[in-house]
Amino acid sequence: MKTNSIRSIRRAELSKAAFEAVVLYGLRKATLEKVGRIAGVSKGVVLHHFKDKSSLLEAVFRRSNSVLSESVIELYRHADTPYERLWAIIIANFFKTIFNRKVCQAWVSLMSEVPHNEQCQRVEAANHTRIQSNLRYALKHFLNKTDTERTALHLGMLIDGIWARNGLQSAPVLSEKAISEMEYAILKMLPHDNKSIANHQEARLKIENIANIVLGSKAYKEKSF
Amino acid sequence: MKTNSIRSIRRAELSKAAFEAVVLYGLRKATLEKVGRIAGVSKGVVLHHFKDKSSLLEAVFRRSNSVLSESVIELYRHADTPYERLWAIIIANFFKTIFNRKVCQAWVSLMSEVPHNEQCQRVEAANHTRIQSNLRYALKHFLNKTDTERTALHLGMLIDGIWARNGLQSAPVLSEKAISEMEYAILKMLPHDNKSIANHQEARLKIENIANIVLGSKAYKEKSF
DNA sequence: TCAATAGAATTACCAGTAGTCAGTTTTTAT
DNA sequence: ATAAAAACTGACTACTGGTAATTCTATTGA
Repeated sequence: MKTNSIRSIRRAELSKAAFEAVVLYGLRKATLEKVGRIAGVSKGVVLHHFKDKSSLLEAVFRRSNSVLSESVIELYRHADTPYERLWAIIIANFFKTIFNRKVCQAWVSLMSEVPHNEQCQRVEAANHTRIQSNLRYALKHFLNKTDTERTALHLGMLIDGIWARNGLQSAPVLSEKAISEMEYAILKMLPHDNKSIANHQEARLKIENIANIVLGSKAYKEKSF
Repeated sequence: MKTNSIRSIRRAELSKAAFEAVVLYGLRKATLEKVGRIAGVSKGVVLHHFKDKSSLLEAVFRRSNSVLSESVIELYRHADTPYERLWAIIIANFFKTIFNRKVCQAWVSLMSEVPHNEQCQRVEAANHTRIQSNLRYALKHFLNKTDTERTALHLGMLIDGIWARNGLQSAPVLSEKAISEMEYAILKMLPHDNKSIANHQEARLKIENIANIVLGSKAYKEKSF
């Protein structure tokens, strides 16, 4: 349907504009009129496509989560070994085009919508489940069942923690710093001998190269923030 | 001055009420009138004591940080060994009276104020520095300088991550679960033999007992949330 | 003791802000 | 071509943050 498509295009434009407004003004001061102004339409249009501000923010939240998760999926597709899968998750989460202060600030702002917005809670729950499942699948080749479970949770929270830090702190966290932080954690959590460390480094380099090509591509960037 | 003291009492009451409002309605819907109603006064009074909403939220943010940090300080006072200091930090951060879903939800909500509120940024920076310093001081007996640095950051982000999870997730995170998560991390990060594990368990028990007495006391609770 | 005064609280008010609704234009399907 | 449906507009309401003028209350100093 064309009508349906127009609607979904508008909704996409508007949630992008709303994200922009949150970046610029923060959640509390991102008004519907500012969102409209950024999108080049009147406030009324915003409310024509979203029943209220909460549902607009839900769309923004959903969108930013999917931008991130799509980059994970994209890299995951090219990962052939458990090490590569692990690195795909990490590199995708901290790739330069995505992991920057502005985006992290907006992410932190949007977090605050979750506790009192049931839809956001569902999105967040689904997202968390997916990341955990990805991590478990990558980790289970190295660890027993309970350790896999704990380590997946641990690494997941570390990813969130680094994102939060980058949003809260005045000095930005560099992409390389974040990745090296994750690497340090992995080395501590996973059993390792010389051979596995070599595999691990090799996997990292491979995924980094793929990331530069795939996530750095023009086609990908325009889907991004 | 009595007048000054009245003012500071009012400010404390009002920021407590504002915290309550954020718990009940979320940041976006915690209006000044609701804050006033909770405190049993009119909206005007709120603005008489705080120049605007941002500075009210700053006070709320400052207050919730200090409630938490005071419990750390309180336990820290009773810690005599590095292990005990480490446990003091962990137990204080996840003690039952403080670490519950409502408080964590409010904490997550308040986070979103940070990126666009310079004062909150300063409070958050100071807070982060303090926690890092506590952690470093506890860890430096087990690790070399660079490992101390990394591990302190790592554990700090893990604490934040668990708090965030408890605020975002619909099912609450239990205090014991959070603490056992931290314990697992510590066991992975710190070098350990049988003797150190024994010390470590002993330290944990001691601090837990002290926490039940000190943080569980009536005098302490009324200072709390 | 009691006027002066500073600060606490209330009130009326203003400029936005979310959200509704009735009505108009544009698009789509037949 | 035209009827139906969807996109859009603008005016309106109720509420919110913030200001300012006003009233109330308590201390203080002569």
